[in-house]
Parts: sequence; C-alpha cells; structure tokens
Amino acid sequence: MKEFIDYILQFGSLNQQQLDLISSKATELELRKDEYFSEAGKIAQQVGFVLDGIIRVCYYNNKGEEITKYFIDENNLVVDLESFDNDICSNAYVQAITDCKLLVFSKKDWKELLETIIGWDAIVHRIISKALRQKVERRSPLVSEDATTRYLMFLKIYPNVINRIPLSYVASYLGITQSSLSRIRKNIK
Amino acid sequence: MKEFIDYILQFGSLNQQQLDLISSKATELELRKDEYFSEAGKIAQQVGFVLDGIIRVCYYNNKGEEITKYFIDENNLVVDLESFDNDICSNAYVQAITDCKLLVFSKKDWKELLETIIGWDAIVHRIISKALRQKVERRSPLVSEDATTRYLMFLKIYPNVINRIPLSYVASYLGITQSSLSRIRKNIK
DNA sequence: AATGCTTTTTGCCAAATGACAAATGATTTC
DNA sequence: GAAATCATTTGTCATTTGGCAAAAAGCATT
Repeated sequence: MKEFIDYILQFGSLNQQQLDLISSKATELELRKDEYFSEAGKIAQQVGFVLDGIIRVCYYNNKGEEITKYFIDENNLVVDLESFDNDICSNAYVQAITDCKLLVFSKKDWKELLETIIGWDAIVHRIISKALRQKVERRSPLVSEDATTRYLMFLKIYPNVINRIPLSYVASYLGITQSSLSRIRKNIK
Repeated sequence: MKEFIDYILQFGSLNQQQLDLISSKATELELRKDEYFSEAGKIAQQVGFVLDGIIRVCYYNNKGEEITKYFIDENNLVVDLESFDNDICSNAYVQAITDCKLLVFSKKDWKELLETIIGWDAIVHRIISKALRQKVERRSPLVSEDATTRYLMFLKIYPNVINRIPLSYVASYLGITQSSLSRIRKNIK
C-alpha cells in the first residue's frame, strides 16, 4: 500500500484522512501468468496498480496479428481507460505476463472517491495525462527507426522487463519478427 | 472565429458572455509556408487554432534525420504543450507547411482565461486529453505495419492532407524513405 | 516559351527484414 | 529423470526497403 500512496503523492498532496479513505477502498488481487485483467469485448470494471509483476496491453490487427501496445511494470496504474470511462466494450486485452500482485479499485468505489475527495480528480488527471504522454513518447518514435535501434530504445525504456517476459512479446511490441529480434540480440552482445 | 467556438462547444458548454471573453483575447496570425509557429530551443509562448492550412511538428533524431511527429490541419489546436505548460525549452519545431491562418492566444491571456472562466479548464483538459489519445492512436500502430499499410493508414487519418504537402514530409511521418513511398503510390493507383 | 528551382519518379544494387522450417535449449509435468 | 511442452536460435531463401544518383515532371518567374 505504501507504494501506491507514494505514487499518488508524486502528483499532488492529500491529507492522511483522504489517504486512508482511498486505502480503505483498495483490495488486493493476484493474477497468474497469462490471466487477463480485462478483455476485449468486455467493459473494464476496475482500476489497478501494479505492486509486482508485468502486464501487457495487446490487440489483434486486421491481419490477425497480435500486437503488444505497451507494457506496465511495477508501480504503475493499469486501466483500460477508454472502456472504463465511457462504459464501452474494449478492443484490447490487458494480460498478466508474469504472476502479478495488484491493488484494485472497483468502478463504483473509484467514482465515489472522485466525487468525495477534493483534489483527487486533479491528481488522477495528472496521472492519466502523464501516462498518455508516455505512450506517445515511447512507441511512436519507433516508427522512424530500424529494428536494432528499436530494440535498444526498448531496453532503455523498460530496463527491468527484458529478462522476465517472452521474446515474442517484445517483438510484437517493436513491430519486428521474433527471429529478427533473436538475431539482433546476438549481434549486440 | 465561429469555427473556434464550435470547436470548443464540442467539449463542454459556456454561456455567451464567456465565449465573448474568450473571443476577445484571440488575435489572427498568418504564417507563410515554411515559417515556424514555435521552435526547438525556445519556450512556446502561444496557443493556436488552425483556421486554414496545415502545420507539422517535427524534430531531429540522433542520426540527424528529420522526423515528422504529426500533422495538424484545419479546426485543431496547435500548441507545444510540454514547453508551454512547463516553461521549458522545446525540442520540436512547429512549422507551417502551407500558408496558414491561425487564431492565437498569448500565454498570459490563456492563463487568465483559465483562472477566470469557470469550467474552461475542464474543457481544455478534455481537448488536450483527446489530442493526446489521438496521437497514440494514430502513429503508434504504424510500428507494426509494412510501408504500404502505413501509407493507407495515413490516407484514412489525414484525408485532406496528401495533395497539399510535399511527399517527403509524409515519408518522414511514416518512417519510410521518399522513394519507397513514391514506388508504393505507383503500385496502389 | 525559356530558365531555374523544387518535387517526384525511376534505375540499380545492397542491406535489412520476413517467412518458414528445423534444431536447439529451457521448463514443466508426471 | 524422461517425456512433453514451450521458447529461442539458426538456416535458407524471398521480399521489402534503403541508399544513391540521375532523369523526369511540376511550378514559378521572367
């Protein structure tokens, strides 16, 4: 829980009472490797915070290829925002790719907190904005780079991820094939 | 001006008095093809709204290649947000790539409006969030696609742009060379 | 219409990446 | 610890894309 409080307080201040109220709504959730946090075709019902483990968000393009949009590792929020906010079906899978431990908030509790705690929605706004900006900054620049550079950029952005997840997921994030990535790694070492 | 009011009102409601106040702070700005709206190394000082013309945002990667991050066409906001909000030097050029007509707000006026008009900051929040989401949705998916598909995706996203700007800018947006793009176009027709 | 300037297309070849299959290595299960 | 399963590496070849330079096309100015 401390991790989550520290995380929040990076984006604004809240008093102890407010923090306690937020804490009281959080429950722990464990996900096994390969389990889904939320799924395409369903409406996202919860907000999570990754205490331990790695999550990925992926979808299938119109050629049926599985594309990993991004990874979420420890001390980050995980929520399928478009679906959660607008109560619409998601088109993405949010999947644990290692065993994970999360804090979760139900949609009901989350909305109540937003209405109850003064300043909380401003903090959430900042958190979401930063997450969106990160998404732009992280994957878009890959478009202009060759496969080797993409891999090196990945290593910089997710330094704690590479040894914990299958190579194929990294390849599908970078937009290259698994065998290309394998060869690239051989050349770098 | 009407265009801008209509744009705003998509994101929330304001009364006539509030709209008038906003309008009173806007000035018109014309940019000739190739002129900059804001530049790398400087601090963004204004928010713009494109009435006519096309703008692009670009930067140079560490190989010195010019990369177009995105285009902004009519009836969209243009602002180097990171720089504008945090008063830090930008690393991107915001450039008119056709002759442009803009509405602009000075930073001072923009901030005053945010403090004065109830609900305006919520609207701005929504506008910015949508713009960020668009950026994620538009360029990131290109990573997973081959050059032809990238070009087709570009045509869908910016249907009014292709015939008005140099091919080289499109190529630098799609992460392919100009000659490849030229060949791809030949094959599609 | 001739001139210069910019943009786009094309040709040629090299390099990078993909597709597919097989081999190797790692991990889990019984 | 043998078998089965899954992940990674490697081989071979085809395809795509890049690099570079020249030609062609388009545009503006005179």
